[in-house]
Amino acid sequence: MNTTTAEPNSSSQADRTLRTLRSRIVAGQFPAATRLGEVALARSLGVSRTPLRSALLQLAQEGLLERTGSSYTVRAFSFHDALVAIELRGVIEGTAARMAAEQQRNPDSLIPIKNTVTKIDHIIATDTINHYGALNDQFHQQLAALSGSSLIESEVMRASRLPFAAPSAFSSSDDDTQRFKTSLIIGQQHHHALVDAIEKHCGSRAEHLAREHACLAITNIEVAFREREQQQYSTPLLALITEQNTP
Amino acid sequence: MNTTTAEPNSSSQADRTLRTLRSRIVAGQFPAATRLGEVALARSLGVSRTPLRSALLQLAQEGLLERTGSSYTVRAFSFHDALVAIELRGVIEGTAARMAAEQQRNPDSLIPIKNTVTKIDHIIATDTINHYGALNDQFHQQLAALSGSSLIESEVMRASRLPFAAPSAFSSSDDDTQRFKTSLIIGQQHHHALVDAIEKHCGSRAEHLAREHACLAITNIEVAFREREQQQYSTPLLALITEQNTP
DNA sequence: TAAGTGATATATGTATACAATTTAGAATGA
DNA sequence: TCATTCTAAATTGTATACATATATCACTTA
Repeated sequence: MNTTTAEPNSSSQADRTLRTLRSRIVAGQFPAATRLGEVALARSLGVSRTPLRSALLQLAQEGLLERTGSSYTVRAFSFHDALVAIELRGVIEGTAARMAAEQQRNPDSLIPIKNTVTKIDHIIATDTINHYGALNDQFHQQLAALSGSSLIESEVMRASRLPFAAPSAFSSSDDDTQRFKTSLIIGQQHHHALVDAIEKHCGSRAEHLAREHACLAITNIEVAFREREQQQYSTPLLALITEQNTP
Repeated sequence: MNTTTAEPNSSSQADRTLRTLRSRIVAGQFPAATRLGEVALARSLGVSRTPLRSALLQLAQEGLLERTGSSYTVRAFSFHDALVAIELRGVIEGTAARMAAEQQRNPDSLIPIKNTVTKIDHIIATDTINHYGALNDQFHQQLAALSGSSLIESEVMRASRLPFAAPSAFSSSDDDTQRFKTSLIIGQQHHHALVDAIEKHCGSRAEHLAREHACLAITNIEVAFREREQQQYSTPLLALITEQNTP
C-alpha cells in the first residue's frame, strides 16, 4: 500500500506548513482573494520562506490558491464550484468502479472491501456513527485500488482533495438529524450495490452507481448551504464559498 | 482567457527548469526508477537547487516523478498506464462536454469553437497537416472552456498533462501514412459531432463522443507501440514505457 | 491640477551556507 | 561468512543573504 501519497504525520517543516496552511484556508481564515505575502505568512507560521514556498506551490496545484502575477492569492469558490468538484469526483470514481467491474479477478480480492461494508452496516445498526467518516473514506480508497491501476488510484485521491470533494466532507459526526441518518442508510445501500456490480462485472452499473453516490454528497452540501443561509449551523468548509464568481 | 495556467515562456529559472526537465524525462533521457539527486541535476541544468526543487515538486504532482524515501525517482510507466491516462482524459473531457451541452447559452458562444473546426477542415482539405496539432489542442481547450466551470477547465488541462494523455501526443506531423490521415478525418468528424451535440443540448451524446474521441488516441498509441516493437519508428514519448510494472 | 518620472521600499526569485538526516562502507565480533 | 554497529560521506531540509522585479509615493513640470 502506498503510504507516501497519504500525508504522513511527517516531522518536516514543509509538510507541517502545508497541513497547517491548508486547514487555515479551508477554515476560512483568509477571505477570498487575500494576497498571501511570503514574508508575513512565514513569520506568522514560524517557519522560513523555503518550506512555506513549497507549501504554497502544492496548495496552488491542489487548487486552493491561485497565482496572480508573482504571488499567491486565496481562490474564491462559488457554490457552483463546490457542486462541480463533487460531481467530478463522482465521475472519476465511476471510472475506477467501471474498471474494477470490467476486470477478471480473483474473487478473494473483494473480501477487504466487503469487510468494510459489513463494518459500516454494524455502525448504522448500533447507531454509533462516530467512526463513519473514517470507514467511508476507507471504502472509497479500497474502491479506487480495485481499479487495478495505480494511476487511477492516485487520480481518485487527488480529485478527493479538491475543495469540498472529499467523500466525508459534509458528514459531520455531530449532525444528529434524521435526514443525516437517512442519507447514511442510502449511501450504504450504494456501497452494497457497488460491490455487487463489481462482483458481477457490470461496468456501466458500477460507474453510474458511483456517480449517483456522489449526488448524495451534492444533496448534503445543498442542505448545509441552505442551513448556513439561515445561520443555523455552519460546516467550516462552507466559509470558503463566496457569492458568485463563476458566471 | 487564463494565460497563467498554460505555461508562459517565462524567463524565470524555475519555469525553464521545469520545462527542460520535463522534456528530458519524457524523451526518456533517464531510465525508469533513476534516482534524481538534486546536486548533480542542478549542476547538469546549470541552476541552483532552489528552482530545481520547485520543478521536482511540480513534476511529482504531475505524476512524472515519485517520492522514494527522501528523494525523487523517475516513475516507471507500463503500456497499461498510458491507456488508462488517455481514457481518463476522455472521461474528464466527456464531463466537460456534457456540462457544455446541458447549459442554456448564448448561441454566439459556440462561434469560436466552430471557427476552429472550420480551420481544421481546411487543413485536412489542403493536406497541410503541419499545424494540426496546435489547432487540435485549441479545440480541446475551447471545449473545456465551454463547460462553464473554471474548475473543470483546469482539471481537463491537468488530465491532458498526464504522461501520454495530451490530445495530440501521438499525432506527429511527420507521420505520413494513410492510416494517420484516416484517423485525422475520423477525429474531425468527432469534432463536428461534438459541437452539434452541444448545440442541441444532447449531454449524454456529447459525453460519449468525447470518450470515443479519446479511444482514437488509444488506437494511435497502440499502433505506435507495435511499430516500436518492430523497431520501425519511435515516438519520443514511448521511451518512457517499460515492461509491466502494473500487474 | 494632472501626468509623468524617478527614487525608495517591498515583494518575489535565486544562490548558498549550514543543519539534520539518511545511506553506504568498513571494521569488528560471533 | 554473515551480521551488527559505528563512522564518515553524501543527500536532503532549512534558513538566510543577496539579486531582481514591481509597486508606491513624492516631486517635478507642463
